[in-house]
Amino acid sequence: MSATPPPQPPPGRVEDARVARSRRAVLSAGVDLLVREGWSALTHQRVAREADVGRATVYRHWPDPKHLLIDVLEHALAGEVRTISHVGSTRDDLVAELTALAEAINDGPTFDVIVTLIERADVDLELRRFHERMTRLARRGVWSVVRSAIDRGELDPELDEVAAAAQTIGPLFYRRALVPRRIRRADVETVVDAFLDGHRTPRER
Amino acid sequence: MSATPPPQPPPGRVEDARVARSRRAVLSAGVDLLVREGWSALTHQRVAREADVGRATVYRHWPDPKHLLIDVLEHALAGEVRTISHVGSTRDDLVAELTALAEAINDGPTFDVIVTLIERADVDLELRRFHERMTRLARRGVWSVVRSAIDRGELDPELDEVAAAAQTIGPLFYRRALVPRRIRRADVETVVDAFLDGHRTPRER
DNA sequence: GTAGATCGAGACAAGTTGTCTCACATCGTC
DNA sequence: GACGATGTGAGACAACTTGTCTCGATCTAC
Repeated sequence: MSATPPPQPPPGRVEDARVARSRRAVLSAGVDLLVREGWSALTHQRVAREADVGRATVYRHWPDPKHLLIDVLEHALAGEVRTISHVGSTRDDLVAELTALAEAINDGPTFDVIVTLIERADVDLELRRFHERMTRLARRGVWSVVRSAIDRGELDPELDEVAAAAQTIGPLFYRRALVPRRIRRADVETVVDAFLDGHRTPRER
Repeated sequence: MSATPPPQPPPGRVEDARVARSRRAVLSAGVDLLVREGWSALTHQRVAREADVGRATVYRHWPDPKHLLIDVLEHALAGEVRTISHVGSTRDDLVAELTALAEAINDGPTFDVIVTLIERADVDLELRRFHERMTRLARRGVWSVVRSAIDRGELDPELDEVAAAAQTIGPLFYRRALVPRRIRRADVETVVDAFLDGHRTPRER
């Protein structure tokens, strides 16, 4: 999980309680800063002050600012990944998936993480890989519902994973990022209904 | 257009040619930097070096880093705003609108500007207003086509401007920002067809 | 041609970054 | 509970950045 080798928990031993405490304090403070001021505020100095931790300590654990950023982003996402159970109709399952996603985007630090990754992905290769890993994960839930629906003959078999995500997650993300406004339940339902109507199986175009 | 009062072109007189040259050099260099390294590279120092201009000159024209950023963003968008003529079917007009948008997002600095605005909008009020102004402008083209279609009875009158934009621009933006991949012509057509199929008038839901 | 403005270069203080060292507190183990 | 080992905070330090100023040289508009 950690992106920095230096203070690696020694192979066979338990992590020192002091190390754990410092890391936790720094990462939590980092997430707060990320949400309040954006990724550019994640300097060793700011984070150390915010976490009430020595500046040298932050440098010890994360000699490289980029890996500090990456670890903060990962920490911000920890616990935000939920698994949605699919039991109802295609519509209900899709609404459930997208509602969970919308809630994460509305309230937690998830949106700030995504935006940071988009902004830095074009500049840094390592962040780009992280970015792709995250969004692939986000697509998975939607795709499993859509694939089932395709298998059952409810949806156009031409649909691929990216297209399905683009037309469901895309509109929700647009609302949060470009309007910008919180995503409401009605927005999710509108998106799902339009998506399902737009991709019914026996297309008579 | 300029966001900085200090070196304002004197009310009744022409702008000094030296001033115009400096501003042009700095803003062009700024756009290059923005595309290559992101908004955080837009410091007075970096921009001055890049533009081959004295550091004091940059401070003279833009005492505040934020207004330097805003002017660079505006300069990056100058000339990117095109007006699309609507003459064909709803589908053709929508495809034309979204193709123009996709091209801007694919190639120019437009995408970097948008991403910068999204990232900073949550932090700075002035950039947030700029952001909203820009995206409202981007919605206009799509909405004029959709509104006409609604008036002609082709599309669901329940559609509003934000929903229409979310379900057309949203998926395209998703592809560029979250996949991330260039937007192809086929992507635009898929989005338009799904959108039109998903919002036909006499809905029998 | 000239008065007035902009320019680049550089000085300067204040702050930041990255690296060290050292005294001290805390840890896991015996 | 005492021990050696290790992480911690404070601070010193050089190199760099930021923001402000002043200066002489150059260019512009009239």
